[in-house]
Amino acid sequence: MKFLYSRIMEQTDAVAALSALAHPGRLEVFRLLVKAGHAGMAAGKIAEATGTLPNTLSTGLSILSHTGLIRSRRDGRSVIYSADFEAMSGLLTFLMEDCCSGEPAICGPVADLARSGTSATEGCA
Amino acid sequence: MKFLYSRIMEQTDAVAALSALAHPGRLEVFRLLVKAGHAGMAAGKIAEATGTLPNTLSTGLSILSHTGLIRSRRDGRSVIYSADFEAMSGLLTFLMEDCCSGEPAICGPVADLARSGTSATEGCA
DNA sequence: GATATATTTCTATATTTCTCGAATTATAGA
DNA sequence: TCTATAATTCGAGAAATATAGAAATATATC
Repeated sequence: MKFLYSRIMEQTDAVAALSALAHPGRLEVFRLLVKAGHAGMAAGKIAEATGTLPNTLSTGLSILSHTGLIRSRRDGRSVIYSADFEAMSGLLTFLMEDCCSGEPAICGPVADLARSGTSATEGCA
Repeated sequence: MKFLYSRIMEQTDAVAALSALAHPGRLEVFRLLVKAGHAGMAAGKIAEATGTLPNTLSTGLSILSHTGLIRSRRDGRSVIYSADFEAMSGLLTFLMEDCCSGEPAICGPVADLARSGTSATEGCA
C-alpha cells in the first residue's frame, strides 16, 4: 500500500484513485467522508447511510483505502474511516498540473490548487 | 450530450467524468490538453504525442467529450480538442463539496475550490 | 469460555470495458 | 472528379470489474 501523494503523484496512482472514485457507491462514500472531515465515520454508519450491504461496502472501502484516498482506524468493534485530504489534494494537483502552460493565473482557483501543491492541506484538522 | 457542470453536477455526471479520466491513455490526453490550454491540440498531434493508434485515440476522445471534460472544433481536415476548465472546476467542486462540514477554511486551497464554485474559471483564456 | 456485534475475505457469476483491424466519413487540393 | 490526408465508427475477442451469498475474523460483553 503506497501513499505517494504527498510527494510525487504518478499516473498509475492517479488512475487507481480516479478508478476508485468512478463508481456511484464509492463516490458517495468518499463524499460522505469529505463532509465528515477528520472525525470520519464507522463502516457500519456508512453502510446505514448509503444502504449498502456490509460486504459490498467493505470491498469499496478497501478499494478506496488502497489508493490512499481514505484512511481507517479501529475503535472497539468498529472501524472508523476518514478522507485523506492530502491525498486528495495531490490528485487534484496532478490533474491540473501546468494548467494553461505558463499562465496559470487565468484559470483561477483551479490553478491555485495546481500551484499550491501538496502543502495545501497542512492545516486540515 | 449534457454539459451540466456549469450548473449542477450530479453524481451520474461525476462518475462518467471520473471513469473517463480513470484510464492511462485518456488521462494522459486530458493532462496534455490541460497544458495546451484554450489553444488545444489536433487529434493527429495528440496521437503523435502519445503514440496511440488513431482509432483508439478517437474512442478515448469521444469518451472524454461526452463527459464535457473536453471540447472539439473542426479546423480544415483536423479536429482540435481542448480541455473544458469550467467542467473540470465543476467536477473538483463536486468532489470537495462541504469539505470538513462547516469549517472549510482548515482544508486550504481544496476548500477554496469547493467554495469558489463554477465561477472559478471565468477568466480562463 | 460462550455469545453477540462489526467487519472482512472468499468465491462465482454477470456485466462492462478495452483494444485493434477494417471500413467509413469529411475535408482539401490537383 | 480523383486522390490524399484526417478522423471516426463498427465489430469481436480478451480482459477487467461489480455484486452478493456464505464463511471467517476481530472485538466486546456476559
